[in-house]
Amino acid sequence: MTCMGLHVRRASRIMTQRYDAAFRPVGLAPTQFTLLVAIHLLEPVAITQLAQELFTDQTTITRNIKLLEQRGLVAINPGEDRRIKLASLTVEGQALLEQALPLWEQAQSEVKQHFGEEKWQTLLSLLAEVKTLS
Amino acid sequence: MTCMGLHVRRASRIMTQRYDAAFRPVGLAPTQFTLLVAIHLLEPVAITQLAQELFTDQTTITRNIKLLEQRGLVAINPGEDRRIKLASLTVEGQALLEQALPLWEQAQSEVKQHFGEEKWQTLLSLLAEVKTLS
DNA sequence: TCATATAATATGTATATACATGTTATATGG
DNA sequence: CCATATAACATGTATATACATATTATATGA
Repeated sequence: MTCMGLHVRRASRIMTQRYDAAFRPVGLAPTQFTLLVAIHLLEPVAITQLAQELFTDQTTITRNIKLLEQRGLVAINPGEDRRIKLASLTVEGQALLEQALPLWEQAQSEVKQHFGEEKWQTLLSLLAEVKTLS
Repeated sequence: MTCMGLHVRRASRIMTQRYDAAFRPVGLAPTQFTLLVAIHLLEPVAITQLAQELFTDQTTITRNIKLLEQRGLVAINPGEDRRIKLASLTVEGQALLEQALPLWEQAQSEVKQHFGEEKWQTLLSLLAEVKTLS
């Protein structure tokens, strides 16, 4: 079968497991790492904006962020517009992110080496282009 | 951020939504469609074999297949080795699969057209190569 | 043959995901 | 200015996913 849906979902599962194993020492799932990085880059950032940046449903962000908040990694504060909730990293969140970054780099470089520079770049850019579907 | 994990997960989400919309008329999720096709091609097939073919955890297959069984689309029978459960399509499962196939082809051809033949093939083969990571 | 190892599947638990819908706060038209 | 529309976020519900572990049946070695 050459179903693109199957191929990309399967690749996602495999890749997710790979990164997941890398992050195990700090107890983060790949999704959580991504969310921490995104908050770090954009803070203070509203839930809706995170959803847009990550191409994820708003309700998914609400729930994923709640886990990080409960672990004390992320702080949520109301915006001036009181419908808005602004997320930022706590000191603990920053510390954990710094611990996680070398783990990410290690995993990333292993996968990169597996593919080789050219295929790696091609795959990245084609995956980025999938965004134009939505 | 050029994290491969993020890129492939995001692409997976977007692609999944695309196919999901296509299958809505027959009430199938993309994963369920894939499972029906795999069973159709391999029947009668054991849960472990399905897990291997689809690069999915055995416990995930057990649960996903249960939903299809409850809907009467898949029949489960014990193998000679009575640890083994063999899955095959019911008549209803075959009928639904036949309804779903044109929907899949339509979605598939739209996505293909979006990318163009060359990028499509490249993306498929690079995603297939991800399997060699595991 | 019987104790033990192994293989196939199931269950407990937890996260990720999205759709439909609800709630609350701001914006807007008359 | 108020009724209503809209925007931001939350909740209910359901599927997908995997790890750790349990259960049960077969295989294997002494």
